[in-house]
Amino acid sequence: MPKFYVTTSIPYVNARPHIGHALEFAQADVIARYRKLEGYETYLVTGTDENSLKNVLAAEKLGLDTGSFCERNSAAFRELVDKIGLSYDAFVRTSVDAGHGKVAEFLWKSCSDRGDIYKKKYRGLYCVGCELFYTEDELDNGLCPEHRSKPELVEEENYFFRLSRYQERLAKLLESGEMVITPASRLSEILNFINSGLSDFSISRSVKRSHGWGVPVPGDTSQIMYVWFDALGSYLTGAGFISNSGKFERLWPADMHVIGKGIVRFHAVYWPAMLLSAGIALPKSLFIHGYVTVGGQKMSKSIGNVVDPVLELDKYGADQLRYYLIKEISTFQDGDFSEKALGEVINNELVGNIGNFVNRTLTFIHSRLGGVIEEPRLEEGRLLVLRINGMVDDAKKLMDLGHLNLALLKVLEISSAGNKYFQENEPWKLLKEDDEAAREVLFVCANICRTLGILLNPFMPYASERLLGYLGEKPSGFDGAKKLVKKFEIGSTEILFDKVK
RNA sequence: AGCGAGGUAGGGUAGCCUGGAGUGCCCGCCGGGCUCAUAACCCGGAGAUCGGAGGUUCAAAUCCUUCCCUCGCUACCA
Repeated sequence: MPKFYVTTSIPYVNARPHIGHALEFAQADVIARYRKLEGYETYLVTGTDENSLKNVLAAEKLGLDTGSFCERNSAAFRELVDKIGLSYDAFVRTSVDAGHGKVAEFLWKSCSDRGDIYKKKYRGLYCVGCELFYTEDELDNGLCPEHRSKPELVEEENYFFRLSRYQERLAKLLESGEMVITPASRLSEILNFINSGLSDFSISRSVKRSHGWGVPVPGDTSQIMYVWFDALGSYLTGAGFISNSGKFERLWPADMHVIGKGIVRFHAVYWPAMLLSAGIALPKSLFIHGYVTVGGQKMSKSIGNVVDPVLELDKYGADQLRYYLIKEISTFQDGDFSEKALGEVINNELVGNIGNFVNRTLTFIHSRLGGVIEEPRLEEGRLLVLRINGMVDDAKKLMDLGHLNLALLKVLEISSAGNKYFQENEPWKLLKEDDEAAREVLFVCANICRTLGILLNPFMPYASERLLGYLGEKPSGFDGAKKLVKKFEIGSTEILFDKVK
């Protein structure tokens, strides 16, 4: 059985999850569930990035110790992934997972042994209030944007990674497709960046500046690892690196990292360079999504338009929110979220189109045909079946290309075709004159319901399970959705989606 | 400033790579039909100089040039 190891990025826990995190979880999960249906042994890793100075500062503000602050906020992310139905196999918490520090340490040592880590004096503009370094661009008239104070020029020794050494190899492996970047537009972006020249980057902070929070640099008690070796290493930790070599052998390299557009550089440049240095195989692909705007604006605390996905999940349901995020937001571009649009999509597409087709088909068979439908002689229905099968092929192709939104649109098209067929053939009338003809219509519709149940499985796993359960069927690969099942026994059923008032 | 992404009917989106009648989808609007179904569904219709201007071509939303507008990133944002 081929394997498919996919990761989400691990979010910082210095704030609560927002709807954008939900988008990434939904996308990663749809991909994982699809691969699983297609026969892959899938493994999905998510988690939280907790070893950052921001967390220390945020905790201090709230008068908490950093550990409990991380605990609390990590729990909020775990609540989100659980409620949205993310089918994760491991949830890595970088500040508490016993094996994680060892992974980061091993990665560091491997790069160090290769001669890619060195100590250098670092000079920067440091704001004492923020306890952060700023670049000149980030300053407002030379002042800290937060504290309106003049930052001091601070000099400190840090460890650096020799990224410059990997410029050519990185360009080559991205150009050759050894590491695939989807969508391709991001590839040119990254190649431009690489070809404009790579500088070595800082990979540690003094214990003092990091408040002692994080993974210590091996062999130097005065330094703490900065985010890179720590957070990116979580992809190795989740796969059992060091802690479970059998599992790691099986899972690594990662087949896909699902990430947002803001962290492409770190995943397409820093990360592969670190792995090249450490002699570890590279991930096979990056899947890069856009961001969610709310009411047409970027989410921000100052605007006060940050959407809490857990509230939406509680109010509307996991399938519903997943459907909205996948279909309404273009997979590789930015898209907008609004509760109004969510309600409209639920009523018009889930209730009105898919739910209605399933419901009218199943209740008709149950109440008018005694709940049993068997394969009749197929006349015109055969043509529709062929057309639907073509759409299944289309959906599969779109899934393989990563166009999740278009694939879901295709599924909706199948449901529409079913509704249209039902309406045009008027089985409620046929039943009075030609029982056999009515049965043909319902037989085809029941099979379309099964097709929908399978195709919807990655997107809306809960509704899919219920629908397939009504039909006495199980999820399968997309090709299996083209099969005609000869006989269905339909009992009493309930509606799949509730209308939003 | 550099790099990137977008600009397709009132709104949203697909199509663009691999040119072939503005082709499709969702919402909204207008009209009709139907009644199996969560008063839903089905059909029909109005509505677009495919951001502007050039160019290549028998043919351009699609390729090229240029300009305008919006957004993102520019070294720890999902």
